[in-house]
Amino acid sequence: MSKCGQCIIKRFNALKSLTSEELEKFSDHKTSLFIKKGENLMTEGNPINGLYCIRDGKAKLTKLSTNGKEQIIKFVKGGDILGQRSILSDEPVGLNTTALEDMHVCFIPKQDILETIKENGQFSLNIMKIISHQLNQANTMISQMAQKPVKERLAETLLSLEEIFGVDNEGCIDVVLTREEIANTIGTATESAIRLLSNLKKDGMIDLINKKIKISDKNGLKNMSEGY
Amino acid sequence: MSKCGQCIIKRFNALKSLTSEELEKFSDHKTSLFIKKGENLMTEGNPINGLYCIRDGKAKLTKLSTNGKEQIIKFVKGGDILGQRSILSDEPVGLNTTALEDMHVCFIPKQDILETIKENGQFSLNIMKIISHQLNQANTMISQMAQKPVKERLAETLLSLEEIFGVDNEGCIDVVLTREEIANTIGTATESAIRLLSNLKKDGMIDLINKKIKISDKNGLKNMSEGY
DNA sequence: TCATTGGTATGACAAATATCATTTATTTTT
DNA sequence: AAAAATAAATGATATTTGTCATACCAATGA
Repeated sequence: MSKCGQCIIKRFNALKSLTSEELEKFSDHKTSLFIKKGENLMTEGNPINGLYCIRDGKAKLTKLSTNGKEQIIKFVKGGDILGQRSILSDEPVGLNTTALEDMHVCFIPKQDILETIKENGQFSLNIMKIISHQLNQANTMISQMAQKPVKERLAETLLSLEEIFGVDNEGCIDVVLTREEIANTIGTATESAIRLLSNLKKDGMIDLINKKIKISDKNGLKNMSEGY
Repeated sequence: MSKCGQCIIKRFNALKSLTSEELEKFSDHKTSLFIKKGENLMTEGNPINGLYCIRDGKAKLTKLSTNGKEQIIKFVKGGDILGQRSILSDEPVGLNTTALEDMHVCFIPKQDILETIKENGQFSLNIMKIISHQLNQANTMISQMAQKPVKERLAETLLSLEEIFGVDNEGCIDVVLTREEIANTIGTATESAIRLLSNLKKDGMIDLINKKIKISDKNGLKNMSEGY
């Protein structure tokens, strides 16, 4: 199995502050997982005993609301780490993680993480930074969900999807989502999401190419996301 | 000025894991503040150079959305600490903190906090736990805002206000909020909040006594918050 | 005491969004 | 290739929610 020390991914996340001894320890104890599209890596309410580091692939983090609808809270991709919140607060997993495409993931046992947090102040701070940043994003999202109409939330979401996943060589947002998933991200009915996407296309803001979306008028979308 | 070592408040929050030397340091460097009802303790977008520990009083944490409306994200009270997220992520303050009644607050400089985080692993972990827990709550709130209709969000909010602030000797939720503030919590128009409160009263779920709200049918509200 | 102000309440109406029904495309299976 | 299943699209309609207008009430200060 490959070594954490060699892994490119670690340069982009909290693991970059680890010493070579710590990386050695992680390498020795880690396990590798392959998650097929549609499968769950973590499930809401379950306990967790380690940290996941995504090597490649994309996933949605969701919550099941009391009425049975799925709400997408966040998207993740290669380089992101998962499970830190749950490990630290010693609470069950809060969100389902479902692969949007095949994923390669590494698992590092909780014990190693907690030890390292106690010993390596910089690593500890990096983890805190990640969670703090996520909290800030979540607060912003609360405000947007509560205050913005669906059309603005859709515009906002498309822009942020492009931020997260980038574009492919045709300029399309590099992720494939169903209309239902888009609806579940912005918190609306699937039909409403479909209608609004059609409108955006008619207005020349976006193009729909195969299963992907291409933003053709970023400024227009930005204005729309702010209510103009 | 009083000593942190003697302060009752610290027993209830992350500061409880501090050594007596650390408390001594905090005491020496801390300053006390008095915030009048309606005044801001922290303002969105501003930098922050320390941690606030609420001795007594209540506050709302809000965000101004692009359309100019205020969204209440969270309520805080005596014992809660503020500013940790911003200090740790080294980002500006994310939320306005506005006093709902007169407050006494202590301020501890950033430097002391960061030093202590590096030296005291348990304190560090406690802070992480707080932020992790807040992140989990925020994610839940995103889902509720996105998926639940206004009526259910109102029921939910009333229950959670009672959880946070408890009840006074008449059984009323022990905080005074305007209808506008309630509306800004659940993300609706003030008139809608007023109407729904009137309905709840008519249905015998709540009582409106002076400026306060008394929950008279907690089970009913709970069912309503879940869509039954 | 009266007048002013800010918060609360309510009706009438408009706009946004959800739901249901149906059709058309697309993908998957046989 | 045909059939079946799933996803996307669209119309008609119902429901929810927001907006505007107005009235009412209670606290505050001249």
